[in-house]
Amino acid sequence: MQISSRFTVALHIFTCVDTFKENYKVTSDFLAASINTNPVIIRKILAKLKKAGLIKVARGTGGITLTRDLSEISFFDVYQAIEPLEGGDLFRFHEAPNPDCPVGRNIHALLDDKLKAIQTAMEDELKKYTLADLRTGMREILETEK
Amino acid sequence: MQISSRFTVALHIFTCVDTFKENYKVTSDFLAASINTNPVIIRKILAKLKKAGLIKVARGTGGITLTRDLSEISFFDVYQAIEPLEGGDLFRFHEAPNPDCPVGRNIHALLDDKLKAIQTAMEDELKKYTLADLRTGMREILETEK
DNA sequence: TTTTGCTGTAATTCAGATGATTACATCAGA
DNA sequence: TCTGATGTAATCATCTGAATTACAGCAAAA
Repeated sequence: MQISSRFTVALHIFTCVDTFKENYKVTSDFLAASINTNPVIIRKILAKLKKAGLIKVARGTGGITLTRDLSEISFFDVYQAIEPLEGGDLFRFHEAPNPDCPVGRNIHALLDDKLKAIQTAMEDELKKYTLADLRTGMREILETEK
Repeated sequence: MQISSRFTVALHIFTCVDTFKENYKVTSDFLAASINTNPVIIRKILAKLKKAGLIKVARGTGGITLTRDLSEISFFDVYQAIEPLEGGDLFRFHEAPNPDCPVGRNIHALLDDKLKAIQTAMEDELKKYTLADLRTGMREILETEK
């Protein structure tokens, strides 16, 4: 199964905030227009980012501010804020292997550490990128676009 | 979103086949009992593994045989056989970013390579494990169980 | 103080995926 | 020809993702 587009939407949001915060009032409607989705979807994602302590949202007046430096927020932070994995496990395990079968009662002992290693490899790569990379990357792109 | 339990079920199947093929007739009913699910679920997964060329299934009489050596089938091979990712992308992207927005029309250029790198990190780790690891691992566990 | 524009959130809807199950046609060997 | 398998269609319940409507609450400007 694919990872929900909420993650790329969140990265899109951060890029917009950084790119436009000087010249525009970045509201959920503004973001919804750039991302081409519904403002409520945006607000729900903003609520998760807020709950994770990555941003603050100004009630009433509108506007989004980060709580840390761009370089202090990694893709992994965003991913964790957005995707609440059940038990923190990327791989879903079949619920009830048969304990009366030698393989069934030991399949977790056999697989758990390997699945975890695979998940960790992905998460470690997620930690390599930060929102600062989004800023510099987008600025480069916009520069060459002129 | 979590990765479907079909993947761990498939690994469970391979472990059972290797562990029991000498002393039992390993049918979809047999496997369903060990995994504690429905035989039809098993057959559907077997069909995918067969289509991917990893196994052969004896019609009528029953029985599963691998087409290659255990060490020649990696977790990644199994994963690819089981999980048909749309376009091969682990991360789903929001469908229609606004091309009239500077960020919207460049968000793919900004993110695609990074998302791909993260996916590749996970896939490379999947390639590190093979069914041979399952054999040796399970044999060790069963040895200490005595 | 009232208006305006925004956020927060509940409720609904629709589509698609997952997993379980029944039913049955088909096949191969005893 | 029986028996025990696989192959597969069809159905169902449940869950999740994404979109949408509706409205209460808040803060600042008029």
